[in-house]
Amino acid sequence: MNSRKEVSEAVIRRLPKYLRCLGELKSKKVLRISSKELSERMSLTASQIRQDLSCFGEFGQQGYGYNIEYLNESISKILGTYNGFKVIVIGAGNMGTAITKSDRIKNRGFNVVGIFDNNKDLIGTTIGNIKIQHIDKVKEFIKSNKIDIAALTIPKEQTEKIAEKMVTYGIKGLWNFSAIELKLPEHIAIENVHLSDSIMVLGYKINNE
Amino acid sequence: MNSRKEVSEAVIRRLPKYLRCLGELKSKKVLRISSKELSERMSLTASQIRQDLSCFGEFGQQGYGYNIEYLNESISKILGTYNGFKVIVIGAGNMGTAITKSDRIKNRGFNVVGIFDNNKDLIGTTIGNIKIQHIDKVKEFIKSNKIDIAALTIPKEQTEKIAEKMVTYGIKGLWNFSAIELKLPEHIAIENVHLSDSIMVLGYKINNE
DNA sequence: TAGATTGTTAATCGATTAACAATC
DNA sequence: TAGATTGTTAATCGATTAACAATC
Repeated sequence: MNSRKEVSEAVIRRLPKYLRCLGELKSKKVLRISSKELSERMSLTASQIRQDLSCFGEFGQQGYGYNIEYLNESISKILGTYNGFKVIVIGAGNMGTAITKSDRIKNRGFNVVGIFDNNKDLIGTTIGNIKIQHIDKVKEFIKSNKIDIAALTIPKEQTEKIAEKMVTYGIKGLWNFSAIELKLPEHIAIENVHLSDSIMVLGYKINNE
Repeated sequence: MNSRKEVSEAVIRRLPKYLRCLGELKSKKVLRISSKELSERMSLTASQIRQDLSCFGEFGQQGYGYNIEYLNESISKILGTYNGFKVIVIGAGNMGTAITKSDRIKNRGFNVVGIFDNNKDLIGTTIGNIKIQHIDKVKEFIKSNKIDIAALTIPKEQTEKIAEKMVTYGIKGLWNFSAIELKLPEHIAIENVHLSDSIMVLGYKINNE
């Protein structure tokens, strides 16, 4: 959509945080906010907020600030929450189940519409109201349902191979929960959630702060 | 331990990635590697690797490179994987279960030794071989078992209150899975895993790359 | 209109990259 | 010893912060 100058990763990763803050304000029926006020709530600088937002357009008004409803909508759009992205989960373990059941993810507009596993005992059982299907069915399912995203919650040994298959089946983005770096064609979006990396960073922080 | 100059967050977050790469090399029985080779494997610059490592000490040798075993050990230490950190999980849902069962996390030296919930139906049942206890027991448990880390996998409405309690009970670090920013005393280490933020970043990438 | 606050340009700060003397 | 490669200092690049004219 907006491909002005290439927005930095740091800016992108702040957008969901803005969204959370704006959501709170909205629920408190606050109508407008200045970059200054917002910066205090979020422990950022006002300058950074204005700079960040200006990557995507002009959302404020001099002398007034930002309309919360409008800014919330705008950032939501940028993050694709109105795209109706369809998600499948590969791997019906605890992580796959957690994602499938997550209201939070659903509320942000990412809809889990299929779950796949290779364990025959699980096939046909349901998570939420979604039936677990055999992984052999995934190719057909992706094509006929125009799936956008695959969440990979499978053992790391299998992840690379499955990821490559997903690409050939036409998936646009991979949400990877295995502790490996996927090397895939440029046009495939990848987002990693490396829990073991995360807890080690916590370990570092405990020792050093 | 090593509190030289204050190492930047970016450097810290690369450490687990180094560790993963070194682990692979180790399993391939490779004994040594130069920053150049390592940089190619990891899609970084050799300069950055040397700069990163130099924040923590001198691990290499001119003309030789880095001993993989030694570097692996050194980074592991920096990340606290030898500290025998004890972890409790608050919330025995799917996320809590996933963490508890994770071999990866255990292999990195973070030991889940207790799980707590407020759902009476769950009390006494086990995950792995750990009994779920009522949350009323958590204070006593933390003190008598010298727990370091609490993983918070509970609904976001309850997270702030529980987090504050954890602090008073003497927890050193919080691994927070709720989509809120915790404001706690400086000396408490916090690491957030915001899955909904993560999938929105993926949504952005799909639209823009 | 006067005050407030934006979007943007310029200045600063920090992180990454390049270069190289030290040394294994 | 000669070649390789480190750790570190200097240069560059990018991100954050400050300043301010534009304008609601």
